[in-house]
Amino acid sequence: MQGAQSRTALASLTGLSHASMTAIMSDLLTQGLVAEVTADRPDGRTRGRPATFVNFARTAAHAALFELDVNRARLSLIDYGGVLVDRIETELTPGTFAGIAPCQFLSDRLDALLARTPAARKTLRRVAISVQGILERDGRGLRWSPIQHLAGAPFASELCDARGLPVTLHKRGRLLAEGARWLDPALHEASVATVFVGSTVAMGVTFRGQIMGRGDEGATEFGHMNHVPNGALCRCGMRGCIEAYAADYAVLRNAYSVPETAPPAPAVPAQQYEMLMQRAEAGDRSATHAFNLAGRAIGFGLSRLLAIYDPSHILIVGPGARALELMRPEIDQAIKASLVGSINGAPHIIAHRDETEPIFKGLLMKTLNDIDQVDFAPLPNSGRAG
Amino acid sequence: MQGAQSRTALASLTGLSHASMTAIMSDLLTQGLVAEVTADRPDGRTRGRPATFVNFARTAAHAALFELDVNRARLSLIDYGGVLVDRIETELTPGTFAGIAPCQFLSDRLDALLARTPAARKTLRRVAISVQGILERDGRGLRWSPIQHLAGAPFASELCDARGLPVTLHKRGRLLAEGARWLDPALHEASVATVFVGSTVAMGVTFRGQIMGRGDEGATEFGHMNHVPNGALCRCGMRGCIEAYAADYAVLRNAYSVPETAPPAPAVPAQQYEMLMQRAEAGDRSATHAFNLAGRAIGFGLSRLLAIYDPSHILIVGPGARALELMRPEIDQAIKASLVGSINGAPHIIAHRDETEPIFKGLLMKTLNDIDQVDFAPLPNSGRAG
DNA sequence: AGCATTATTTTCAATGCTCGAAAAAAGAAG
DNA sequence: CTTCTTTTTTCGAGCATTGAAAATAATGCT
Repeated sequence: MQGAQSRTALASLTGLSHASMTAIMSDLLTQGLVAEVTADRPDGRTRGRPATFVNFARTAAHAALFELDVNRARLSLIDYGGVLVDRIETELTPGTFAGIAPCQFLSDRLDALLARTPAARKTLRRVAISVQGILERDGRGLRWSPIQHLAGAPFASELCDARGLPVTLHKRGRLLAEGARWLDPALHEASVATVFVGSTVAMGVTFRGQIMGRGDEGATEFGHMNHVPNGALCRCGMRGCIEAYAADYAVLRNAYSVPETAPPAPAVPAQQYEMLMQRAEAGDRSATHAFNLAGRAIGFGLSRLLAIYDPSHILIVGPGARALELMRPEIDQAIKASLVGSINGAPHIIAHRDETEPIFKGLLMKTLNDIDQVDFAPLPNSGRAG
Repeated sequence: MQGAQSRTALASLTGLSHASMTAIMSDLLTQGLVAEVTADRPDGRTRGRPATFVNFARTAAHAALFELDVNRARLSLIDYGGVLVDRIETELTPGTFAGIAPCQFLSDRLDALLARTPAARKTLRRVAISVQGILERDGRGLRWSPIQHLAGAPFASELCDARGLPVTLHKRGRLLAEGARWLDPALHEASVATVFVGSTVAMGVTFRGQIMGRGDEGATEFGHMNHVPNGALCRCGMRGCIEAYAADYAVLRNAYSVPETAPPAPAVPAQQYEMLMQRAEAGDRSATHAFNLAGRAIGFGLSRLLAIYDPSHILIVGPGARALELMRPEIDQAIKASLVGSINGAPHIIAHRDETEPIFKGLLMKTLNDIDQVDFAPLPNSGRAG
């Protein structure tokens, strides 16, 4: 569902009858969850009774969305209509969470945000946090994360207790999958593997438009799937992970012939990675070699993925998406060398450079859905289905 | 659901009220789909009104189930109660389907079966076939199969046309998953990967007790997941597949130091495989080496699987299940070397030697379900849920 | 202005599934 | 023969949903 819709449109969209739609909307109107929009339609008038559009009542609820990245924290305030109200960004360094407890850090940001929009304080319903790493099974914290000093303390439940609000952790890979569905209508009902290539390598998957599981499922540890036994040293401490060949630090390491057992660089500046791509595009041997190795790792990873799960589309996002063409020959070759790839053919591989958009969209849609499903639970079905 | 149940038991099992259960059962009784069972209860009488048990009416429908294997074809006649009525077995050789078209072969078996139970002819509702290989997307035939000369012709739809019955193909790996759920109640709601190790290597997966997808999905091509790029020659024609290290022919090849690029043996006698295991258990170097290679291939395959999908249980079935202890050190080591394996811990790995039982059970339950869902479609919910 | 046309929205009675409570049924225990 | 216990059925009510008809609110034409 997108924006304001007439009752008739909603009826045909949901498959319900007009009668039901009237009843449901009347319910939701009295509960203040939706509002009639009397916006003047800019398009030429048509015959017939004009439609009255309804939309989610923006002030019915608010949510705070954190996106925690290796080098940046972004906090967004959104309303029940899915509109971005305000946003705060903070730089992160590897030492940030050594100096301040994650819970405190998040709580401070939240106060700063609410100070700028005091009206949202009353209707703030939940806090959702996008993180990288492996979640605790109970969702209260992280077992491991590439963000230094973030794993360990159950900061989600601490923040929950401190603020009296539901706080949920969301694995970035899963949000990628969720967001990809919403950003491209063609992917909404498809089986899509969305791969992030950048400072890490992550993947979220959808299956016929559905995301499996509740917690961090739907995300995979694709980046830490083994590529070569006992191979290159990965940021996670294991050896031979795909990430250890395809993440930015790995390409850098290989381009400069640093031994693959050397510890990964904590962070690679965007310009440096960009420069490597340009050198590779210009034909520089060591750079192309590094991207070939990256493509080979991703290619064999995808070929192994295909043996288990056969998506119709593969979406590459993140800084590495720009290097897709550099890696594509190796990717294609690896897929072609597998039974499924050679029989079913390779899936469509699409590059979409910006990864923040799908992550934010995914976090937003997931959180709005949680508000509908959990906070407004015993109500007739609202659900932003589509 | 298992066997005859009282209405009260069904009510609490399904969560419906007694009133609804009475109504539903009365519907199903008049439609002849269930029958009241007046069997004398062998257990000691208790106080209160005695329960009247209801069960599926066995004569309401019949189904013919084919299990096509590399060296054997088995045809079973089952009734709506899930009871095995009759069974015919036929040896297969690599040349069988060169001599007779698959459709004709199946039709002949079916005639032989129905000749012995003519009463079933009228109530025969569908034919279900368990196959190995990769199905056509439309489910009419196979794109590729380890069973010689089976791929190519759309024999499922040919048989459907010839007999005027719905004929469905089911990938063996998927049935393994379905069957494993039903055979062990502990696995019924779990996430299970069921791995067949024998003449091939196959895998079916369930996710929280659900099997994904409609057609051949839920099955994987685990056996043809790449293990080593450009590695050992597999029966599928590709190189480096897990199967090319872990199937019986691969262990044989490695135990006798045949080059791994040598063409796979078309079939390995059970005794020969058994003898290899005994030699390995006795400490024979070349035999243990071969099983180590097999364990390593399966172990890295599982470790790569874990990066995408994290089952609570892994079930090993088939002839290779007996060799699990020979392979387990390498399997454990490979899993321990992966991030997910080391953080979440290795899943429970269980060996269950007989694979025909879960395959048959899976085929049976799936087919009964199809009869409920498709043939008896516009009825109130029957569904053998549980 | 008045009437026909058109599309949206609401009203209304009916359907179908479900439930809780009460009643009926069928035997065991005393 | 009565009391007790458990299963099963009956009954009336609740609820979401529906199709058809009515009401509504505009435009287009004479």
